Amino acid sequence: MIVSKKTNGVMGRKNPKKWEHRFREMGMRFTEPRRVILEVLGNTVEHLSAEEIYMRVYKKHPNIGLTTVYRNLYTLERMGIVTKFHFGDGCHRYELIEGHKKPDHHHHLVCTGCKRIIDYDDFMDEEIAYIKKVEKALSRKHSFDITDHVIQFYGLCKKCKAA
Amino acid sequence: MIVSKKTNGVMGRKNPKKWEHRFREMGMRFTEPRRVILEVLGNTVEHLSAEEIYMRVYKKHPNIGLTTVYRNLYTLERMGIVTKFHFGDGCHRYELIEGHKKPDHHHHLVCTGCKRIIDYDDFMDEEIAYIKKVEKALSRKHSFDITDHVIQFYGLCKKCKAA
DNA sequence: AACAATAATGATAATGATTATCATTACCAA
DNA sequence: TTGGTAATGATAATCATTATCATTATTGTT
Ligand SMILES: [Mn+2]
Ligand SMILES: [Mn+2]
Ligand SMILES: [Zn+2]
Ligand SMILES: [Zn+2]
Repeated sequence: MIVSKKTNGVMGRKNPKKWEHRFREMGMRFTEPRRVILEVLGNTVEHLSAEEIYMRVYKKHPNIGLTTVYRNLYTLERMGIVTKFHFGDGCHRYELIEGHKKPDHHHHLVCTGCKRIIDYDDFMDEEIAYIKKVEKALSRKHSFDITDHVIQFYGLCKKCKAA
Repeated sequence: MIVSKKTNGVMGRKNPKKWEHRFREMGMRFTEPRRVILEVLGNTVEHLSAEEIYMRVYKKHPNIGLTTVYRNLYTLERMGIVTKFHFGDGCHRYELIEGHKKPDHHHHLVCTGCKRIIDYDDFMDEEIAYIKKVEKALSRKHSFDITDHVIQFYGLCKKCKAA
């Protein structure tokens, strides 16, 4: 089963019924577990771990297994529908790339106290410009094909500062 | 055992004999395992995992245990001597903050093919300027105390592109 | 020097997240 | 229908990292 990355676009966004098409067009099936996992991811602003996704799935579909959640998160990742992050607590966290509840491309602010994660996409103009520049320079200098980046700021949120 | 972060400076750099002082001044002992771990970290440009560090330590000091390596990496991290990274393969990787073999403050270029990691510190001036700016804005907007950041570019290196 | 206090170690077992196996089920195409 | 394959779910296995705990090493003090 080979999955080509990035057939993205506006498709899928605000139109979850069309997820099905994404799967079908690559000869994959749009199963119940997949529908439900995407539903969970589409209805939160949080950055959930596999376990957390599983727990939410479990509430309405106790028959769906944790293994299936892991397996499909990996599938969704390869399809370019979901991204996986690591914020320094012991697990990976997943996020819909084109979710109604999320800014389209964004970076993260991570509280090392309460582990809360804030999406931000203001400053994006400068950021994008700057990143493009560095990417280009790095690509040339090291003959690297840059496809992605991670930018995270760590610190203490208001509450954690006080406490 | 409480360790305050950041007593950094030029100290220690190019002067490994002074690591001892760093420990002593906080009532800690500069033990053989610590000396050896720092030696390993000081003699490489790589970003080693705990296991890899342990293996190098093992060659000359087979009596030093993996547990001790983990424990001391944690200690060194809290002392601000070492930083821990996560590059997407399944483990944490460590790096001396003030190593002879490293640019002082730098960011990373990660090949998702061969997992090789390239340090870069050209563009650092711009990058720092940019980061300061974003940090300030984010700090204000979200009342966040930003203490650290992670900037990583992912892609394929020359070799992995070809293959 | 002998001693008590405690820092640090190392062997081992335990944990927690993720992955591999494999028999079973669901779906599609002929 | 029926055969072939995709996908699932229960279970066991892996791998990195931590927790325990008895032992050893170091330091400051009589
Ligand atoms: Mn996010
Ligand atoms: Mn580095
Ligand atoms: Zn917080
Ligand atoms: Zn490579």
